[in-house]
This record gives sequence, C-alpha cells and structure tokens, in this order.
Amino acid sequence: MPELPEVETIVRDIGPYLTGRTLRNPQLHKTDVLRGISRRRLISSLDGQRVEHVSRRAKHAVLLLRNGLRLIIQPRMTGTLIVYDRTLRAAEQRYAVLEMKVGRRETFVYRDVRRLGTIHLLQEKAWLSYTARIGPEPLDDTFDFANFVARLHGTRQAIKKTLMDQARIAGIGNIYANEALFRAALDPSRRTDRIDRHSLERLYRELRAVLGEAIAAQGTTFRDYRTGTGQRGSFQDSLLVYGRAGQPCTQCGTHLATTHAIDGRATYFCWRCQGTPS
DNA sequence: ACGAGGTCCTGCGAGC
DNA sequence: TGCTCGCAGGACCTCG
Repeated sequence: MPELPEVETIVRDIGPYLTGRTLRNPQLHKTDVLRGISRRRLISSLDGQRVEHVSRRAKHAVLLLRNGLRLIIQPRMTGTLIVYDRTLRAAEQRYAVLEMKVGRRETFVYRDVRRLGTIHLLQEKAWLSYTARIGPEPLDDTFDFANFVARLHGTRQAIKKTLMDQARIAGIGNIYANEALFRAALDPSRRTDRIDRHSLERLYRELRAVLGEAIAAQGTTFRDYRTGTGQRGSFQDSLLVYGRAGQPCTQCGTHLATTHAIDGRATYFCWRCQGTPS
C-alpha cells in the first residue's frame, strides 16, 4: 500500500527512465481510475509528449509533460508503477491499467489489481489548487517541530487519524502512523489536543525517522507493492508493530494487540508501552 | 467539529 | 469441489 516512502522509492526508480523520454502508444485498459478526464483526451494528451520531470507529492507520482500538463497517478492500495526494459510477461500485463512505450524497449506500466488508484491530468492552475489541499511534506527541511504542532492543532480526533489526514500532513498512511506512534510510545487513540509537548516532540522525531528509514529500505512490501523496477521493498523486516498482532513487543515482550476502533482501520499497538486506547 | 457508515474494486481465505 | 461471504483499505462522500 504505497505511502510516502513507497511512492518516493517508485519515483526515484522510474525518474531516470522517464525524464527526457517521449511517451509513445499509450494504452488505457481500464477507465474507472480516471478522474475528470476522458480516455480519448488522456490518450491524445499523452501520446508523443516528452516527460520533463518526475516527482512525488504526498502519495502521488507526478509526471510533468512538455505540454505543461501533469500526469498524476495515485497508486493507493494495490497500484504499482514499473518501468520494464523488456517485453511484459502475461502475469505483468494482467491488471495493467495504463501502459506506454518510453524508449526502444522500455515500457512504463501502471498496474492496479483493485483499481482504487486514480489518474488525473491537470493544467498548471488545477495542479496548484490540487496540491494546495494537501498538507506539507513531513520530510522537507522547512517542516520543523513548530510546523508539526501547528498542523496538528485544533482537533479532538484520535492522533492516529489526525496523522493520516492528508490535509494536515502529506503522505502518512496506516503502516507508518502505527509505527511512529509505537516508537513515540503514544496511544493511537489519544485525543490530539491532549498530547503534551514532550510526547509531540517524540512523535515528530520518530515520524520523520521511520519515514526516512523506510525510504532507505525501499519501502514496505506486504503484498502488492513493488519498487519502480519491480523489486520488493525490505522495510517489512523492520516493522515493530504493523501486522504483528499476537507477537511479543520488541520493547517489553507483551503480546501486541490490534483493534479497528479508530476510524475502522487496523491499529496495532502495545498495551504496556503505549497505554490503553480509550 | 466529529463519528459512523457507505462507496469504489478484486483476490483471498474461512466456512459450509 | 464449489459456492457465498467478509475482509483488506485510502480517499471521499453523506448523514445525524
């Protein structure tokens, strides 16, 4: 489930293959991922366009094209973005949503089993408005502790839900919210407005640390996620709580617990180290 | 402002 | 074996 570290890994991988290349023969196999654009206009806007720049914003991959449009792909749950330097195998072709040639042999594929992912194609102005609705990038140099506190301010919601609110801070999903809260020894269900400054300092530090470590490990592969070259990530080996219900806490040995009480999403935590969710 | 619940989508595993 | 059903979940929506 690509969150910030996974999309960052994808973008770093595919960027060198796409930048300066011309998109040829785009094929859209499914249309239900399109947002605000028809298949016909997407195809005609992509075909023959040079890719000027590839970047990440929150959990989106952004391809800036010569014609000024941005192709924005959000892989969500099961989406993968891969550049292959060979012909695709049948299994790789299956579930392909968008596919285009980016060189003599290279093919760029957006593949998505469940197709909860989305594709936008935006003009500069629409892009600015789109990105303005998303919070700041947590790994930016400018994202200091004061900024973090300001972004969390004014809500009584559970801290885990607040962290995952893309309008407040960009790119944090379920895996890294769980991990950061455990590492900061914070109860995921704690009301955001009732967390003391020292706890917030720990959370700020651990959040940035875990995101950085996950990028260094090429992301977390639980099931579908692959890097931009089709490899598995390795941060699943470093997860301390996510997916580890029933296993011993690495800090105190207590059996880790899971609940769906916060926003209906799987929360993993240690009763002893993080306290009891209220 | 906030929580609850529905929606999208398909593979998978449990249960019968 | 073959079927149904619930679940996985990020973002967005409506309702109370």
